[in-house]
Amino acid sequence: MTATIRDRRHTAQKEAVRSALSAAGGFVSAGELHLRMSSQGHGIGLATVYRQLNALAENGHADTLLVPGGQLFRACEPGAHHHHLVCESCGTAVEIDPPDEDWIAASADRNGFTVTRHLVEVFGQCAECSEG
Amino acid sequence: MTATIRDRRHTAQKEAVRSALSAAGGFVSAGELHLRMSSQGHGIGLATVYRQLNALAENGHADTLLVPGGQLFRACEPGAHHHHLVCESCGTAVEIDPPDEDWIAASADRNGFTVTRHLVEVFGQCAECSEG
DNA sequence: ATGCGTGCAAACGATTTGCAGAGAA
DNA sequence: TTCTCTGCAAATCGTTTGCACGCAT
Repeated sequence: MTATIRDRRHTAQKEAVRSALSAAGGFVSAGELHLRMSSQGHGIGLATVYRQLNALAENGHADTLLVPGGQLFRACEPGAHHHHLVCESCGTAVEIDPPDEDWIAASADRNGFTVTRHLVEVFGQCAECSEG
Repeated sequence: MTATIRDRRHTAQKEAVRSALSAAGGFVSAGELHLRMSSQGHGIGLATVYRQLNALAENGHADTLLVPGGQLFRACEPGAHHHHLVCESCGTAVEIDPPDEDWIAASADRNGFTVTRHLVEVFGQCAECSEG
């Protein structure tokens, strides 16, 4: 039984998570976000961070990325297309232009697939991290 | 201390895992592979399945896909490019033609990124699953 | 007053690892 | 013989959930 948040009530924690996620700038894990919030005085529970993060992801206000070791979250605009350039060193993520969606559709057609979603992630080092 | 397999010794279990993975055809979880092997009489340990699967992935003989719920493995040729069309119903995966790699390089350049790897996964329903 | 969201701790499920024994080289 | 791989069980680790209480509505 998934105990998802119904998102009917406005709470301090919800705002705190939302703003902390935006402030993070890139992809962060739930645990790390909780850590940052805690060290800034917010006495929020880890479970609540998870619940709010999942709620944000469901509502389209955050997108997620699965990596070995867990799930990462990042603030985003609802409806945004999830194509990123992710820095493996600092976690910064940059939205990139829509790729050749026609190519995807064509490949799917050719194989008799009906596409429901697609994901493109490009990993590397951002300008700052590749210096020095 | 990661206790990775050094892959110096030829064992029955190694062969068993390799062939079971090939036989699976699509992406399978370690647990499911272990289950299939067990029900076919192979008395192999789950830990060994994990160890061999990870070894295969490291050597490039298997590629992996992270999904909510765990990691999936699939047999592949070393050096293969990891672009798939994955059926969300039956797990079948089809290799798709290389995408517009130039587009990726261009986007990266534009943002000052150095690309180390990229990942493209397209999810949907395969022909069989979308019928009836 | 009503009942949703929170916090804590316990529960979970996937994956990893310590250790002693089996088997390949 | 020597040293790697296996198997089992226990340990990890990220994440989810049960429950009682506080607070938004």
